[in-house]
Amino acid sequence: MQDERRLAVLRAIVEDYVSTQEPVGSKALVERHGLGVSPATVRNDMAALEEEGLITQPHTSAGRIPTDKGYRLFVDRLTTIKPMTTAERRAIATILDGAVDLDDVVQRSVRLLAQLTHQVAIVQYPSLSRSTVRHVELVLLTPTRLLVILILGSGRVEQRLVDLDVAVGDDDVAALRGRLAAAITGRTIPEAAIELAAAVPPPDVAGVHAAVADVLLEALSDHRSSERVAVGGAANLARFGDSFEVSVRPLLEALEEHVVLLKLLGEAQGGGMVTVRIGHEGPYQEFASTSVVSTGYGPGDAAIGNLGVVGPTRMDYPGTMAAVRAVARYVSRILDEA
Amino acid sequence: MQDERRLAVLRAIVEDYVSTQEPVGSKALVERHGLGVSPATVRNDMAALEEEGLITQPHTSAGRIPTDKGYRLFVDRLTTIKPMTTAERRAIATILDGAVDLDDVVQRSVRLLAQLTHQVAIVQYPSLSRSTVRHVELVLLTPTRLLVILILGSGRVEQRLVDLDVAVGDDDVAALRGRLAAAITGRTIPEAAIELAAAVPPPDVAGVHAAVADVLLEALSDHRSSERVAVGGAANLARFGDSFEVSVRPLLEALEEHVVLLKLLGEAQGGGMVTVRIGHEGPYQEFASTSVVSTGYGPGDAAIGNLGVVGPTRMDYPGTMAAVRAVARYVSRILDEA
DNA sequence: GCTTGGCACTCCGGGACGGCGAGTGCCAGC
DNA sequence: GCTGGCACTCGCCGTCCCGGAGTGCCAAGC
Repeated sequence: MQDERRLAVLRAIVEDYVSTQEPVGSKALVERHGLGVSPATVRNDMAALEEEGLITQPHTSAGRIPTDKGYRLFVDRLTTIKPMTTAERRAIATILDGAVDLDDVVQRSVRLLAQLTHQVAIVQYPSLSRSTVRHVELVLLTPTRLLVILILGSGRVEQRLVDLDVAVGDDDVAALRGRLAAAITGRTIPEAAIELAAAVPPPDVAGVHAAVADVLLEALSDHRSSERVAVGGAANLARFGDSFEVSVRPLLEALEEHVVLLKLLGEAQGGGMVTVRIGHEGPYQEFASTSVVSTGYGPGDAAIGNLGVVGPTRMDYPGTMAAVRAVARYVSRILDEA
Repeated sequence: MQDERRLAVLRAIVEDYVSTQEPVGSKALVERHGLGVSPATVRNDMAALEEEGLITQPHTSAGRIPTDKGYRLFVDRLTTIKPMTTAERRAIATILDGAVDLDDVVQRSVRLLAQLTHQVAIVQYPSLSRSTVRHVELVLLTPTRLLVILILGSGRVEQRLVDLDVAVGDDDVAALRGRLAAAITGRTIPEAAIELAAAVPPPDVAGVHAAVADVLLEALSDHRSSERVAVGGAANLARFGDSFEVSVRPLLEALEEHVVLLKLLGEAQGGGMVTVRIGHEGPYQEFASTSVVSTGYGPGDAAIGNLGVVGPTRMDYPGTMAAVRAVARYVSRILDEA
């Protein structure tokens, strides 16, 4: 009974604080929400909530603000992802349906997500290691320089330059192309790499074969070169009312470190689950006052990439989660069609 | 005589203000620079300089700061681009020589430039319209979907998806590939587009021919899709001691508007000239307190792209210009070799 | 046993005030 | 034309003070 009201108080505190960005006091609380009790009662509840570590006060005789733990409880038990309006759904569909290729899908998604959430959006390109090879093409630029072009099932096109030790001719390339295509088309990249390593090449083009296999292996294993991300909405960092140096700056720096961003997004999760990482729960202490809302996307339940937003812990979780989920769904649908 | 000293005073004011970021007074000026005259004399000179609109004071009884006009005079007549140290040159060479392909060159350049100047760096990819076609490749993804891959002399690889009205077979594609290659290899894209438009295709693949020609035309004419830029060093925006909202925010927003960035970089200029756009001289009023230092790069005197930095008007122009010029030279050299 | 009104207490924020220091403009003298 | 001197202007900063919002606690009431 009282427990229920306490949770209602917590919810009210979170909602008020998110919208006003100011510590919320007992009186304002009963006025803005119809709690049906007096401020004094709310104060007692607040004391209990503070005892449990769910809220805190910045300084004596100020209102309360939620702690990370408080947000966590709020997200887990006190709220549901609020569905998007049909107008919003339609807008998302319209914008994303206009995309002409994968690059375009990613660019539009990241912009859209930033606009919907008013936060910094991050979209990972479909992971190389989870995509199948749809087509492989070799282009001989010079006798010792080969361009390998991989076209993946997700629509992603990846190119790599290979410098060869020996000069090769067009015939060699044609032969290699045929053998490559037979070996790896339709397979995932990890499978393809194994296949290639196992294949015994004709001695005359062994060097080329090995070089190309190396490139594929590297494309798979080297996170820096194989996992790409797009970022958008950096201007929304201004919404951090917080101090520039402590909050905005590290984030601004991280936005150029794609490895960091990938780590922030976390591991892809299938099943349409939206992951919320609140403040200190994340892997970096510098981001103690930022939360990450992310989810996987991809055909069916198999996530082939992640997308999400990063913003202040003080954010509108239900709305943000809804936007992230909605965009991920539409992206999945589009990739499915392609 | 007095004129000379006045200019020396202006130079001293610019240098001091750039390094301290605070209005500089007459007394500090004679102390830090060996001007050989008394503060009172300097004050007279300052009054004259202010009369000419070269310096101004934020409020009565504060020191002076340079105006845009003052910076302009400083850049044009009071300073020379200070050459990089050999250590710096070596560092630039080492970093850029490690690049494996054009993307890598651009990424490294933008990072390098941001680090050298401690400002926001912008590097434009080699302009499509000024590059020659080295190779063209067609890949039939589905019977009605064709991937056109252009490899340009600059090393840039561009891909476009073409949706066809009619289904085509491998033979058609092979034929088209041959004709395309003959028609456009070695030509610039504008030339290639003209050539394609003029060519009379065999009637059976006329539709495909037209579609591909359209894509090439669009690649040339549509700035948004054909001109790409890379941005780096956004974290250096923190160096704007200025107010966040008025200076940093619009820039942060612009960094995602590549069209705006291209306009900021300006038209490519050959001949190794470094262009400096100071404050209000630029095309956007929002950037009244930012300057752009840019230059063209490319083999010989023919600029095929621009690069530069954008920062507060209060910046170290000689050093920044030197860094921009040095990076442009090395990028040009690398593109020349490739 | 909760809930409530009352009350004293704390502390932040903002405005007023004043001294300090940096810097200027002007003037008379060299 | 340069210089030293001098009065003046202001921004900056620390202090002080007050109002207001909010709290914690307690005693009374349902």
